[in-house]
Amino acid sequence: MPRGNGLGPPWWHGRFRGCGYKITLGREAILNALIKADQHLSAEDIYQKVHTTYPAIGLTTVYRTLEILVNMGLVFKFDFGDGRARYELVEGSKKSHHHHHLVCTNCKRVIDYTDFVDDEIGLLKKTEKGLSKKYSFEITNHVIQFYGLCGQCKNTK
Amino acid sequence: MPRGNGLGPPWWHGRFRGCGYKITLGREAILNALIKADQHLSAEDIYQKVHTTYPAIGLTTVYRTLEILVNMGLVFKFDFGDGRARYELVEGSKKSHHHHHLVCTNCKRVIDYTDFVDDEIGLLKKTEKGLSKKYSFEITNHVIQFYGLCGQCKNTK
DNA sequence: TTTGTAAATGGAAACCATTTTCAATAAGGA
DNA sequence: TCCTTATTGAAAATGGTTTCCATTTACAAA
Ligand SMILES: [Mn+2]
Ligand SMILES: [Mn+2]
Ligand SMILES: [Zn+2]
Ligand SMILES: [Zn+2]
Repeated sequence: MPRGNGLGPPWWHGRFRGCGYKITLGREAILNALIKADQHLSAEDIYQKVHTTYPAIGLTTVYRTLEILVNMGLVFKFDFGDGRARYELVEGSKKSHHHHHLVCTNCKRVIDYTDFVDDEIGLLKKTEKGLSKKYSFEITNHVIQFYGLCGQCKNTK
Repeated sequence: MPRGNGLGPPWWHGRFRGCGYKITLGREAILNALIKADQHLSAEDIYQKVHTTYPAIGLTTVYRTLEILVNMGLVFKFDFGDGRARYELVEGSKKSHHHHHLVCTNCKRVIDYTDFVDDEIGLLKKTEKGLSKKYSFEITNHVIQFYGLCGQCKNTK
């Protein structure tokens, strides 16, 4: 559950300053857009949303801020294969939990799912251990995505 | 094991014609580049290779042919996060088996691995069944990739 | 073999998400 | 309030991929 429900300063200010970054209106607005979002936003999506309440924002700043957030580990960056990156607040920053994605190759819809995630985590742990030993490869991240047709697109075909 | 070891026409000619495509020198050269390759090639990589034996080739044709091959299911298209797509002959077209990838985020090296693939397949089957039922999502493809530091880059840090 | 026709081709231009450049601005410690 | 330096936005650059279009080619039919 996020703190800062209208009372003190937003929960991420401390972490932001701790990394030596300044708090600016643009960054504030971008974070809020990500916090309010219930979907996976592109840089352009975020730019549009922020632009309505803070017209001075530049797309460049959106890209730069997102890069910082990704490097700080506050935001995930995804590639769903449509040529533009998508951004999503990391679990713990929101109500969300660890999840993976179903991507419809037809309508580009993306479904979050948490089913079987425990099983997946178990396998991943085991795999990571084995692979890091065999290839002395240090795994820091993983991607699991399913591609196919969503219910609606399946029926339309 | 691929057929056509110097005797009849290449194994993929039939499938190609079956889809209504014509056999051309360019397509022949591109397929051969993929067959001979032991790594994951970008469009530019393929263009360079083909260009040495068939200078008339155009990069455009490489892209067009790759798209056909991907749609026909003869070639996989991957995104390892470095801004350019990589292509790899599908299992069965070569000696290769079903495998997944370890991607070094530092040197961009990609390691094929088959370890734990059986376990993974088991989980995937289960997951696919559950997800297709719950979300009526028809899964046609999946991506499992691990990101991190390869042995060499780990030591250099 | 010759011919007809649609498919295929290459080069140049367009596309488009993202990055770089740079002069102006603003955050925040002193 | 003042100073320093990070941050910013606009415009230009970048670079992989796609589109355009006039020319060439594969190959089936004659
Ligand atoms: Mn998600
Ligand atoms: Mn591979
Ligand atoms: Zn769909
Ligand atoms: Zn490496």
